[in-house]
Amino acid sequence: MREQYIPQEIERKWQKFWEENNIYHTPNESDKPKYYALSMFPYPSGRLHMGHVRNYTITDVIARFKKLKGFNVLHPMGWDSFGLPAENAAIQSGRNPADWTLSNIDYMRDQLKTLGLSYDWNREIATCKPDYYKWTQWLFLEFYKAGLAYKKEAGVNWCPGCATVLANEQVEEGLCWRCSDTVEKKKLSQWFLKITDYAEQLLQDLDKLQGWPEKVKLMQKNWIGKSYGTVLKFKVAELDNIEIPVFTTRPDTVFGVTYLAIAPEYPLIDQLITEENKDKVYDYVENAKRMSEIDRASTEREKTGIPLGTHVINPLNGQKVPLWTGDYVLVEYGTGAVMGVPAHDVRDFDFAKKYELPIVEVIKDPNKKEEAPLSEAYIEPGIMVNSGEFTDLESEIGKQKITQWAEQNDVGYGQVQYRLRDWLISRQRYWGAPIPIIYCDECGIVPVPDDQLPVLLPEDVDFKVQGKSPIATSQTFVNTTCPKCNKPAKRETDTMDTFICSSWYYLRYIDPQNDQKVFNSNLVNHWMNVDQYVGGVEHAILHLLYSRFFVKVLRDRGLLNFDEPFENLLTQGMVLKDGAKMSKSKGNTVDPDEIFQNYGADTARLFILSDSPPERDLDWSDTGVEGCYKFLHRVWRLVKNTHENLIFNYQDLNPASLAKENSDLLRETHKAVKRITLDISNEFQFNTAVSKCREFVNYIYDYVNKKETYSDEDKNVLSKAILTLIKLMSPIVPHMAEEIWHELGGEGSIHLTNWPEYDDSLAISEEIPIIVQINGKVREKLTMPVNSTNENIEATAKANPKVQSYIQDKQIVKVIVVPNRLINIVVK
RNA sequence: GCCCUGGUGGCGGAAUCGGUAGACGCGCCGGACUUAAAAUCCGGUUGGGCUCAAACCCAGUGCCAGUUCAAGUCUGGCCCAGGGCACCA
Repeated sequence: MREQYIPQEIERKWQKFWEENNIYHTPNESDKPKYYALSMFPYPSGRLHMGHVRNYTITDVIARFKKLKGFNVLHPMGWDSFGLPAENAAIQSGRNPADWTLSNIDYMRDQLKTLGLSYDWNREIATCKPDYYKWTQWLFLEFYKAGLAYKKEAGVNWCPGCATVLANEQVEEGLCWRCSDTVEKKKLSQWFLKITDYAEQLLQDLDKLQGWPEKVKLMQKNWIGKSYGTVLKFKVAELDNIEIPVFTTRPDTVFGVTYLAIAPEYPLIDQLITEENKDKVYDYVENAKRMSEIDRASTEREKTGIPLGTHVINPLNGQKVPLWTGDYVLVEYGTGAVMGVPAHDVRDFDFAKKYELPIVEVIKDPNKKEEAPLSEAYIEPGIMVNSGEFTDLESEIGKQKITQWAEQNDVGYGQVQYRLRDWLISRQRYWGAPIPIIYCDECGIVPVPDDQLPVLLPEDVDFKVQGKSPIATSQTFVNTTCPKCNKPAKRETDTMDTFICSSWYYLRYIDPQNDQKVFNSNLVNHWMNVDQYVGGVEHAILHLLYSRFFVKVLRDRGLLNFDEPFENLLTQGMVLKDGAKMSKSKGNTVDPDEIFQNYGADTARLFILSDSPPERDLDWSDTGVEGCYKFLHRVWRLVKNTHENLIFNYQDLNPASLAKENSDLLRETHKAVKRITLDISNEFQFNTAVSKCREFVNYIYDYVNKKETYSDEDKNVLSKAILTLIKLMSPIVPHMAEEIWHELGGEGSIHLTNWPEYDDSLAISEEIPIIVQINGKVREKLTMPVNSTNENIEATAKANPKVQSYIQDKQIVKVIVVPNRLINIVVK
C-alpha cells in the first residue's frame, strides 16, 4: 500500500474500471425492489458549477446507499439541451447551435465522470436530439388531440432581450426570468396548453405529496390561487342589452358598491363610453397600455382611472353608480371588471379617496363601539349594516345568502376562480422543438401526421432575424404540402418552450432507445414514481408544476397509470462563497475542475456534504476543503499503519468473550453503523453522518495508539471496525473506498457489496452516565449499569456525598427518574 | 402589505420524546516529534467569578412573559435576517 493518499492516481483508475465493468448499469428486470433516484438534469452551458456538484453528489450518495441496501437503482443523467444560450452563442460566434451544444455536453459529461457519479450512461438522453424531440412533438400532438393545445390571439409577455414571448411562470416581478429584461405586453397569436383544466387536480393532489417540502407545496398552492366567490351582473343604465359581470370574493359587501371599474383593455369598452368622454378615455387607455408591466403592477404607484360617463345598476339594491376604467383592474383575471367597495377593500379605498367617490360602510367591526368615519378599509368579517333585508347578518353567512339571492333572481352565481393561467408555449426562437403544425388555406390548422415526425430543425436559417422565429427564414422548412389535401401549405415556425422538453424526460430515461413509442407504458408504470428527486428550489413552480401537469394528461391519455411523478423531493440549498451567490461578476466562483485537480473528487464530495444539511445554503470554505482532504489522509494512514494486522475475511467473535477494549471497539462499530444508517435514511443528514465517521475514526485511532502488538482477537475486531468504516464511507468517497477495499483483499467492487448491518443490543453501552439534578440543576454525574431500576438510581444518588450536601437539612418534595437519563430531586 | 423559514461560541453547524447545550469540523492556543520548519500525533478552546491550580459556583441558545420537577425544544407577544407572492377583486 502506498505511503500517501494520492487521489490523482486512484480516481481515474477506478472510473475506468467501473466503466469497463459496467457496474452502474441498471437492468429493467430484477428480483430486487426498484428505486428511482433522479437529479434535475442540467442545461449544457459549458462547464459544471458547484451547484451541479452539490446536486449530483447528494443524489449519487442516495443512489449508492440504496444500491448497497439491496435495491435495483435507476440513476440516470441527461441534458436539457434546447435553449437560448446556444442560439445566442451561434449569433455571436457564428457557430451552429447544435455543435456548440454537443461539444458542451461532451465536456460536461467528462466532468461528471471525473466526479465519480454512478450513472447508467446507457440511458443518457439529450432533448435537442431528433430521437428525443420527435417524441416531444408527438406528445404535443397528444395534447392537441385531447383539446389541450390551442392557438389564440392574446396579450402576451414579450421579452425584448430574448426576442421571444414568455409564460406567466417565467416572468418574475415584471422581468424575464432568464435575462432580467423588462417584459412588455404584445398582442400575438400563440399556442397554449390548457393547464387551467387541471388546476383543481394540481391543487388537490398536492396533499398526496407527503415527501415534498411544505414550502414548495405552498408556493404551488399560491400560484394556482384558488378562490371562492360570486359573479354579479350589473346592467348598464344607459344601454339596454349590455351587462357587466364582476367577480367578487366579498358578495356580502355589495350594498357598499359606489362605482364599478373595468380594465382599460376591456373588450366592450368602446360601447361604454359616452360621446363627450371618448377623447379623454382613449388617451387614458392608450397610456395604460404603454406602461410597462412592472410600473403597472407596482403597488407603490398611485392608482389612476377615469369615468366613462355611463352608469350601472346594482342588482341588489337598484342603485345607479358610475362606471370607470382603472389601470388597477386586470383584464386577465376574473371578468376583467370589479365592483368598487371603498369601505371594505384597500385598493378601492385608495381609489375612492383619490377621486372623491362616496364611501359607504356596510360591514361593522363587532369589536368597535363608537361611530367614527373609516380611516382605512375594514376588510375583516363583521356584521352587515345598511344592507336591506340582509342587515344584521354575520358577514360570512351574508356571503351565502346574497349568492343564493343572486342565483334565484338570475343576476349572478357562485364561482370558483383560479389565478393560474394557461401555459403559453410558443417561442419565436430557433433552438427548440418545432411545433408540429401545418397551416393550410383549405383545411386550416392541420397536425403533422405521426409518420412524418420528427419535424426536423432546418439548417438554412438566418439567426439574426428579429421578432420572428429564425426558422421562418428557411424556405425549405416553411413551404410544405398539406397532409390532408396535398395542396401547398406553410409550417408553423415557432418552437416549443424548453420546459416542455423537461416535463417528461424522467419518463424517457426508462426506455431511452425506443424508436416505436414515446416509451413502453409497462416499464414506465414499473419504475415510476421517482422515489427521490433532487434539485434547486428555483424550479418550485416552473418545472415541477409543468411535470405534474404532464403526468396527469398522459395518465388521462392512457399512457401511464399514476397521478404524480415525484414521490419525494429534496430542494438543495445554494452553494455560496463569502455569504453570496457565486457569480462571475462578483469574482467569487470556485471552479470544480480546479478542486478535482488539487484535491480529487472524493474531497470535493466529502466537503460538499459535510458542512451543511442539504436543504440549507452552503458557504464554500477553502479551509473546510483542506480539512476534508486532511481527514481522508488520516483515514488512509489509519489503514496504512494497521495494514499488516488486518484480515479481509475476519471472524465475527462472540462479544461476551472479548477483552474490554475489544468489546468496546465492537460496540463503537455497531454504534457507528446504526447512527450513520439512520442519518442517511432519515432526511439525508449527510453532515451528521460525516461527523460520525470522524468520531469513529478518532475512536479507532485511540484504540490503535494504545496497542503495540495485536493478538488474533485484536486483529479480527480491528479488521471488522476498519472494513466497516470503509463501507460506511463508500457512498461518499467511492474512489478511496474502492482503493482501500482492494488493498485489503477485496475483489470486484465495494459498490456491489452490501451495506453493513448493526445489532441494536451490541450498539448499547453497558454503563451509562446518569445525571443528578437538584431542583433542576445538574449537580452530579453517576455512572451506572444500563437499565438500572428507578429505585436503584434513587438510592445511589441519595447516597452520593455531593448530592448529600445538597439535600441534607432539606425536605424532599419530589423525585423524578428518567430511566437511563437522569434523576431530578426537588427539595425545599 | 400578505405568506413561509430561520435566529445556538470567533465561524460552519450538533442536540430522537421537553431531560448533561455547544457533538464533529474550521480557526486559534499549548504539548510531543524535529537541528528547524512543514506534515503528523496528543491536549485545550461559551462568558464570568473564585483559585497557584483543580474542585466548585453563577450566567448563557434573538428579546419579554408563561407552562413544567425540567425549556434551545412547548404556548403567547415582540425584534431581526432570509425567501416566496404581490393591485388576483
